Amino acid sequence: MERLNFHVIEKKWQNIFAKKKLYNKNGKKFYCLEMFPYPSGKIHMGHVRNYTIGDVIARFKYLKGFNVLHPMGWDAFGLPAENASKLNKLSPQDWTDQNIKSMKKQLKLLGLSIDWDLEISTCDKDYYKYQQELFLDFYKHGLISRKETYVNWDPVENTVLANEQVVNGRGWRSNAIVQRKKLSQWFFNITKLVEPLLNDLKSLNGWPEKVRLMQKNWIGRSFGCEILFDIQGKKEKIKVFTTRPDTIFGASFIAVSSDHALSKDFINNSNFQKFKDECNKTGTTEEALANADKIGFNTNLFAQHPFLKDKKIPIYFANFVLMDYGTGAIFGCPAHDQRDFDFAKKYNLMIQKVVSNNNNDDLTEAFTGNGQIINSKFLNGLDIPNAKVKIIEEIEKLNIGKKKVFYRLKDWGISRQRYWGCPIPMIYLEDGSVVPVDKSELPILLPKDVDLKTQGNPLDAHPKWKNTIHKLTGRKATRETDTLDTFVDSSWYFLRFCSPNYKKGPFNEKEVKYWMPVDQYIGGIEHAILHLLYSRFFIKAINSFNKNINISEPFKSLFTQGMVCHETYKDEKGNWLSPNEVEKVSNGLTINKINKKNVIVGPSESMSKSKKNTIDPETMITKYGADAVRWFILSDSPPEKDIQWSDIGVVSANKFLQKIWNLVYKIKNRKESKKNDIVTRNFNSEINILINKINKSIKDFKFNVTIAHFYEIYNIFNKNIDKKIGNVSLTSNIIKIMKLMIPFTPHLAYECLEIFNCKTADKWPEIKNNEKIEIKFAIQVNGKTRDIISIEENLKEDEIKRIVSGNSKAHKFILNKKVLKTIFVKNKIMNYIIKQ
RNA sequence: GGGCAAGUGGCGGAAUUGGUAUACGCGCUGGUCUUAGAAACCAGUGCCGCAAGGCUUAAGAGUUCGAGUCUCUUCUUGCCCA
Repeated sequence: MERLNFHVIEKKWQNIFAKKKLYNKNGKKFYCLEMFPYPSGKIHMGHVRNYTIGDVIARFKYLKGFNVLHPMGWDAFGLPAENASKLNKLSPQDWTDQNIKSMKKQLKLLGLSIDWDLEISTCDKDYYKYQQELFLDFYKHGLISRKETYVNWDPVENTVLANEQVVNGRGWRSNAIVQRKKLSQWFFNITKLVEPLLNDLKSLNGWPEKVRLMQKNWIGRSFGCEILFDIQGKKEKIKVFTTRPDTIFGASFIAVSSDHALSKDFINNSNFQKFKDECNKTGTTEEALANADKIGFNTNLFAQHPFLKDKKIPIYFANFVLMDYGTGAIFGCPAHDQRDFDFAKKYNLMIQKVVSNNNNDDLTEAFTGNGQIINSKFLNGLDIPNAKVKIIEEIEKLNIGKKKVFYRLKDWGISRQRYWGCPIPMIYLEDGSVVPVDKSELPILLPKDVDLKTQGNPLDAHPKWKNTIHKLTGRKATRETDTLDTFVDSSWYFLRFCSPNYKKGPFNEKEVKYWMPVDQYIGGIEHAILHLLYSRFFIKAINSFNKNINISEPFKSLFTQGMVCHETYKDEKGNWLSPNEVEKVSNGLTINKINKKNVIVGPSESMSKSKKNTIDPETMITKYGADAVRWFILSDSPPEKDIQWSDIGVVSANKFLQKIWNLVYKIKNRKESKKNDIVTRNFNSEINILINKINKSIKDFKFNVTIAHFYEIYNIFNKNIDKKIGNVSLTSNIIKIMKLMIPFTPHLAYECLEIFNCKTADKWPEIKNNEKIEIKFAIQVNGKTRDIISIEENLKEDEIKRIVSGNSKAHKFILNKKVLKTIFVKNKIMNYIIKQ
């Protein structure tokens, strides 16, 4: 038996891969991109999965003759670098550089086909210089504005927190109660492009339906109208937004947010203040609002119904109406909205049905389905869509409101009070005016001599950096000390990859025109909304002022891979234990390796440092080889689903690759055998069927199925190697199989091809379909399979019938029975319908 | 609360999209080899049955010559909703 020394061959081929690129100058372009990593210092299994999938696609396309761009870079700005440098005295720059170096080394161990000449890092001045340039372009074209908004302010950290950094109303790190603070911030005007962002989703056929739907819901287009209601005894009116104006005749109350302008009359009312505090506890997510107890505060004011003269509608403050959604006021139609229904039940308000649900019973819950409008004067008899059109016409005619399209999507706040990010190229003059920095002054470099231990933003505490001169007028100025959200960095990196060393701007238009859009983008589902939406916005924004680009979407196809999971372990005190601290013992129990005590085995969850259920890829690669790790991570589950990491799985992957290695040697050293044409033909035919299946499963991203086919192929070789087949046939077939394995286990496959002295290793094998193929064919009687026969492909119905009546297990089921008819499906089934 | 998926052996999962259900792998059982174990190799492995055969894709109904796949009802699980 030949022992496979994967350490030797992997090192050998990685040196070759380092110089070898995937360019086929004459081929069609193919841009294969995986989401670039944050340089945390070590790769994790999620990276292994992501980049292995990408590598399979890139290598496959290359072997098929495409001109493949397969770059890699680093999403290198962000808070962890600042936190780390406070702990270990390394500057964020040095910490990041160090991490990049070690992660790059680890990635190379995987044998990826990356063109490292294209490497970029977002914290590199040569990258963020052009980001600042893009910022100025966006600013010039009205795509950036400065607005006051409420932010989550952490009073201990002295910084703004993102929503996901607020846990139960407290800062995730400081644990301080987060304050709502009004702050002036920079925004990308993403809402200016909301229509194309929504409409172009339809064209993204290569995206998972799920992601398109998530983006659509995030954008949240709703069409309805605004209606002005008179308030009795007051001059001001209430402007209400509704998506259901068709239910206006069922309105039985008006609910406004506790932040609504009306609240100023209640400022000194302590009961109202108590109510308002209660509202703030409710939370603002849709889920929280839907599930919360609906509570209200009666204003004792009444609004005039616009179409029913004698109908007066009570006005309440309510906890389920938010000021920053719509106009902060709604009219409640309890019969047809569940929240309104709950509210009406609580405060004994009228529940008037205006859409028929075809029965006369009292409603026990809101009816939100379609139906005929009733009890609504001129709307009666219409269905909902038509009633909507009609009522809006009437409202506009009376001049008490207008049709309105509302979006859930808000502008993108990009200011961060942090050091380790891209400086925003804007300055403030002494008169308070804000002006852009001149392009010739870029890049605005981050200063190196900062004190990260200061409270708040270190740039703000750095007068030498902060104070500057306005180049145009020579006047004194101060720099913007906020830096850009790191999502900005990742919104255009795929453009920079097309010409990473270009010095005249963010990208070389010619190169971008050639390579873009990304043909296949691969990454985690967690970026389904923000990163992908922001990148789409960037492309559309650039497109709006640079007519030379003419690309409307950045990513033609998207694949979102599942997470890598592992069981979790806890000791009796509830402390997490890592997989290498525990041991499975024979009686099915799991024990602590050190103290031999029982361990509580928790559910399998996505690998995370906090639960200590991570497996280190480098250890696995050293132990079992990169090819085995790649093979396992692709083999056990469909790529879009979560996968369970299993050490046994990698061990068996390694064993299988060893078997392949032995098979190759066996064939190489095989003594020539007598040839039997039928055996040879069947062997070739079985292999060819599987090669076709492999091609299909790769195209469908079903790599677990591809791998199952490789196992089948091995079994076929193993079954036939001692039979009467010529060495030529075995050799030519194993060479084909090794070529097919290149995308999956590149080191092993190239090594085997070298053993056979194959000169066409980089060409995907195409099979000729002119040989007759044996197939399995099912004989059914009344829909039940009674026999499976082997036949030549494309046999006709009467030929099958002859076989069945001659020599088939199915024959006895139709013997002496009246056959009413037969159903024949070529190459699949024949079904005899008989009288019972 | 709403939206979207999905439920197939002991486990991970296949099934050419309405045409052979349980491919392939793991695990398990038996065997060969070995002092023994590991490894390797061979055979078996959905359930009932000696067999012929019958049953089986969360549960129930429907459409069809034929349903894991389509339709309806119910149950369960997962994901998303700044």
